Amino acid sequence: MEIKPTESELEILQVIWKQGQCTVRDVHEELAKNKDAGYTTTLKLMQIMHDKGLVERDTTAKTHLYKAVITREQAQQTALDKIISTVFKGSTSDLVIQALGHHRASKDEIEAIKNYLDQFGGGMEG
Amino acid sequence: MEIKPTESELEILQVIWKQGQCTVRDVHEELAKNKDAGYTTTLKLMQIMHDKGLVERDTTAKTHLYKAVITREQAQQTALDKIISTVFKGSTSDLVIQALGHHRASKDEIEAIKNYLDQFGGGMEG
DNA sequence: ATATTTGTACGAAGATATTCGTACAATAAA
DNA sequence: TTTATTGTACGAATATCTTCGTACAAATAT
Repeated sequence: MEIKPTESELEILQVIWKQGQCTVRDVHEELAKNKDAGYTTTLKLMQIMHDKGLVERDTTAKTHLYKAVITREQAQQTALDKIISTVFKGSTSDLVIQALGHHRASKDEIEAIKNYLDQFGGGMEG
Repeated sequence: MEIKPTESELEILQVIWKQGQCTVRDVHEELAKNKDAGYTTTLKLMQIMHDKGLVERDTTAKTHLYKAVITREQAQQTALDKIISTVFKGSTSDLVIQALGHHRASKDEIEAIKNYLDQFGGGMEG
């Protein structure tokens, strides 16, 4: 079955994805920049994530090292699947258009997307 | 502050958005097609949604009529904002590319998106 | 008129997620 | 060696979400 990270778990995964491998303290310091929760809160969450199989850890040394088991891409996909079905009536293009409309991608980003689209769609006027 | 509908609230909102105006029974019957929860569960949820200001209701008649206060577009936006920041590192184009890559939009959808992009991006080589 | 159905209100149990305190081991500093 | 620091484990309090039972009013059917 699909493992769906919670809100807090996702915050933690972000840090791990960015740094590759983390101690609880690494994660905690990073989170502390934006919110303030106690150290043991982060610890507990990461232990729970381990129980759930979201992260694995190396317990050789006293200070454990955590790695993500699910990739960012998997989490992205899960998140997309969910909102496409819950708020976008199953329509991917609705999502894309809404995303582009409100988040004003930069010109470069738009170019990147166009190039990407050309892979399947083929040039429209050439 | 932003009101963020929960999972179950979203299921209910979907029905209301589709039908425009609903009784609790309307919503319940619709939900019953996919899951089985008791009628009072749906009722309670809708009452809570009313407390939160997610829906408004006409209590003139015995059977109340519910309408959505937040639009589907607002919910879409909230959902997008959240996942873009939590799993897409703030990158809209990452989201778009991931969405298109895995959900294989149809040719028409791709055309629609390209046309849409042309609005801002302008021709890339003109 | 009485019984059944259909509806709202709402307390409370159950499930899940979040937060923290405390206990205790190992390392580092005095 | 004693004290302070840094770490894990884990129980338990909160908070939030979900589900349901029961009470009771209004409408409908018998």
